[in-house]
Amino acid sequence: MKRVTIKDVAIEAGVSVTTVSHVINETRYVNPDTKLKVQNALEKLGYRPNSVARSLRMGTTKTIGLIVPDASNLFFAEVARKIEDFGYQQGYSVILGNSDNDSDKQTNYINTLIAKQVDGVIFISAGGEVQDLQQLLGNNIPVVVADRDVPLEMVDVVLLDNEKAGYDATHHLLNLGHECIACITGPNDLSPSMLRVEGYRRALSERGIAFREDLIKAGDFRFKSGEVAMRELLKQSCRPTAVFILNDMMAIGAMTAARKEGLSVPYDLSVVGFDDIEIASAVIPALTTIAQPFDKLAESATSLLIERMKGESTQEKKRIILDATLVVRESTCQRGSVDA
Amino acid sequence: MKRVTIKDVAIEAGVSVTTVSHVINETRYVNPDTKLKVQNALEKLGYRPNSVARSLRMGTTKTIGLIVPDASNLFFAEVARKIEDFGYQQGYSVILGNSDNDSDKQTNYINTLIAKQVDGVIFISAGGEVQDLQQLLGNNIPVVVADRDVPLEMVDVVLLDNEKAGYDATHHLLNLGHECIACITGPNDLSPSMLRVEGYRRALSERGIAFREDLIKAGDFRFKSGEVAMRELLKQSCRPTAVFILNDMMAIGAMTAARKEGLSVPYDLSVVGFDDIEIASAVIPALTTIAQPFDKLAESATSLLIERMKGESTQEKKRIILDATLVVRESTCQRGSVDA
DNA sequence: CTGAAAGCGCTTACAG
DNA sequence: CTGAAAGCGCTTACAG
Repeated sequence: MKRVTIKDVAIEAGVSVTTVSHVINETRYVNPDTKLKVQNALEKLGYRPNSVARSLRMGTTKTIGLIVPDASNLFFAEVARKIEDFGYQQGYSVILGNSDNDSDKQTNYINTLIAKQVDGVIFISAGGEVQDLQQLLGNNIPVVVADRDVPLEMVDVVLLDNEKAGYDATHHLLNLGHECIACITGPNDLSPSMLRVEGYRRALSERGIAFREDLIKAGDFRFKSGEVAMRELLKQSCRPTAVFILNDMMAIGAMTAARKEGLSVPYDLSVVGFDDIEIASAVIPALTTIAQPFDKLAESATSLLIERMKGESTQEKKRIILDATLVVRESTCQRGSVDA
Repeated sequence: MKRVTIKDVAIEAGVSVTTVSHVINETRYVNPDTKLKVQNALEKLGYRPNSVARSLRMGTTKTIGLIVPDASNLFFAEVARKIEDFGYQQGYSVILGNSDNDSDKQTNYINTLIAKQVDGVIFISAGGEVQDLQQLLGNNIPVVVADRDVPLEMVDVVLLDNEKAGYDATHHLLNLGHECIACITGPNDLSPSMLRVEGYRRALSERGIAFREDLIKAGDFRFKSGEVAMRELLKQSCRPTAVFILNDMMAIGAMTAARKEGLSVPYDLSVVGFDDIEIASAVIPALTTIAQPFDKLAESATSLLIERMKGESTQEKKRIILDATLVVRESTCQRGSVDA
């Protein structure tokens, strides 16, 4: 059972491969009778195009590479899924790679993507390594960096306004009368984490509240680390009355820890999360959080990349900064409120 | 800045492309001096292999297609991620497609995968459609069906023993003295859901407990639907004292609903979930659940597929059935127990 | 020990 | 209105 090629179709239809190609792609006028013959042959033989051959010839694969740190993290899963969606709508397939926050693995993936001649790459950094991006750029492969900034000028980026989001979250807590506000961060080398903390500091300093190192604990964006960090915070002599946590998974972990210590959220402890993953609204108490515009992030990144791949856009690089929005639910309340 | 090809390297090194190809792939002996010249040229020009050309020539793309219903569902995200992992270890890239439980989209993806000449496909069905698989098979592309069974004989499958898992979950509840046990299912046309319910029925009937239609509610595996289903169940005249819920997300939703109704889990209501996603152990009370062997599922599917792609295995199709294990935590207790 | 050449399955500039 | 042929970048059977 050999593959049927355009040549087989040509023979069957009694025309040239040129003509077959043109009727398949509707790329030049073909006499209706001839066309019909070709279509019948196509049908009869069950012809299937071979994109590999097409790609080799055309120099384009209609494929984009997507590198994420870990697609089993709900945030990235959601983003990856949307990117896949938008790409699909535009006729692109996506090759997915999990870098596992491991820069060797990331380098490997990039090399594979270059070898496979992807038309473009959407890149969520595993941190540090900029050479990988330069490899891509050096091979004329457009790149859009999403979510995590990289120290590289000549690349398009789509980011959240993390500083502002951190400020907003903290501001909300300050407005509720809290003064001793802790913060559970992500890994310190990631730009989103750093910037959210900067926003937190700005909000505090605006109110003349001193920044306290002992109220900051770093997690790794996973559930467990939120639990652990919270437990440590609750050991402090001066217990915080509120905590800003840089993603929802850790926030849920932190709420669990608080409850285990006999604290009631929000009455003893107000909690603000980050991301607004589906479960945030469902947990008890429903989580006050900063909603990330997943869709917009994915869509902006994808359409920006597609623009670049088409070579339509100008030379200068774009920085798209998206806004997050505070969603107030039940996990925060006025300091000193009492359970009804 | 033109791409550098094997030909450029050959000229630079003063040898034939044949030789260059052989040193790159280490596929025949080359005189050390010649080899060195080639390696230097490779280095100097910054040669990068072009897999597309290689694929066309070799008839293999080192790429596998993965179709999942929805990669933003934590279960599939986890499985997809592991498959990607194992594939990577074996030198395969994965093209990911979300079928969205939409059979048209699924068909589209399959067509793309065929056109892109993937070496194999791992397929988690969006339900119903078998023609898609036949297309694949008809094009000599090996397929492994995972998680959800399909009504097709001649294909490899890797499944969970869902009937037994359903039985075990229910049996656990029966042993705790429960008799009025509800069940929140997934969509009725999915084999895992159906089979788990069958196990549930078998356990009941073994104890001589009649199956009651009104204790069964269908959800869609999402958080929200668990909440809704639970609310409905609690309206029943005879309230269930226990409920078996076919995935953890719905179980968490159901616990939320129960708590909103003023019920305490597990004292008023025992809950058993399914999947054992990370958050199951973290929720309060920690969820008793059926742990799926994600890793094994992904690994079995991937290695079975790789076997097939290598043409190593025999003609006869394999059915791999994996065991799930009950993990008892805090959401279930003896019927009639009272909070300490 | 090495090379010339065919061929994988397409698209497309050129010619008529 | 249509076709012959080159060429995309590789691998490899064949020959020496």
